[in-house]
Amino acid sequence: METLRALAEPHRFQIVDLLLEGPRPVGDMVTQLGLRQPQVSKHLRVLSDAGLVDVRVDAQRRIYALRPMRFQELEVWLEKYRRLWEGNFQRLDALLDEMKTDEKKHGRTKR
Amino acid sequence: METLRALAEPHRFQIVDLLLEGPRPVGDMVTQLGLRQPQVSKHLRVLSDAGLVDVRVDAQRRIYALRPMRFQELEVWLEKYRRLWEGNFQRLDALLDEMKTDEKKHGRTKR
DNA sequence: AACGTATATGCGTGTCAAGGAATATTTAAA
DNA sequence: TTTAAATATTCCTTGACACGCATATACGTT
Repeated sequence: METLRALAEPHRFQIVDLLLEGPRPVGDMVTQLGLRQPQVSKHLRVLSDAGLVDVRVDAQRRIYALRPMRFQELEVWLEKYRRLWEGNFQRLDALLDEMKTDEKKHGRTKR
Repeated sequence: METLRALAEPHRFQIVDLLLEGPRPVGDMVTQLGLRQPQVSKHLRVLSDAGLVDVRVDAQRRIYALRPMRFQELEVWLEKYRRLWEGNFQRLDALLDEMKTDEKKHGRTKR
């Protein structure tokens, strides 16, 4: 998922977390994050290509803001994993275990 | 977040999605994904180091299974972003806009 | 003990992407 | 129309890492 690749970079992760507080021009992020301007612009480019942010032009400044969709998609994907901690999972573990020991004890028990 | 870095790699993403169907030995994944065994082992190492999976030894085989915690953490993080699509957000956008035009029109309106 | 099976690890290589510095681009202001 | 401010882009270098191949390790079987 391209979303993950974009978010995996620590600085981009920071940028996104910053933008959660609201839309911001590039310069703001530069000072807040202590990065160099070109680097921030590049990261924003990646985030933009990944559909995580969009830009609004305001004179010389570009105001970047988060775009919900990709985050929403991420949550949808993650929902599949919720059953991991909502019990009744990993029961298959024991199941596979039985199948294996069965084979060992009586050889090919199935079919 | 290390979790994201681990998941960002496409093959590891596939592996995790495979493990969602239940714990599996390495060989299974090798055939299912069409990757070479050493590569799968390496990816599993990364996933393991990231806390996303754990191993259970079964004779020569190693049964890998998903570990809930990191996914849970990911969801907690993602929850902060839910307000993005649950309305009443990006209102700050307009707010900043006003501040800016205010300054232009009358200069320093605040304080 | 020897061999086979399943998995892990080490090493060399190529690729890709992040950082740095310089420069281009855009728009406002004088 | 020159200058300044804000941001984007280009080129270069370097480090990380995914892959392939070979090999090591662990365990079971004969």
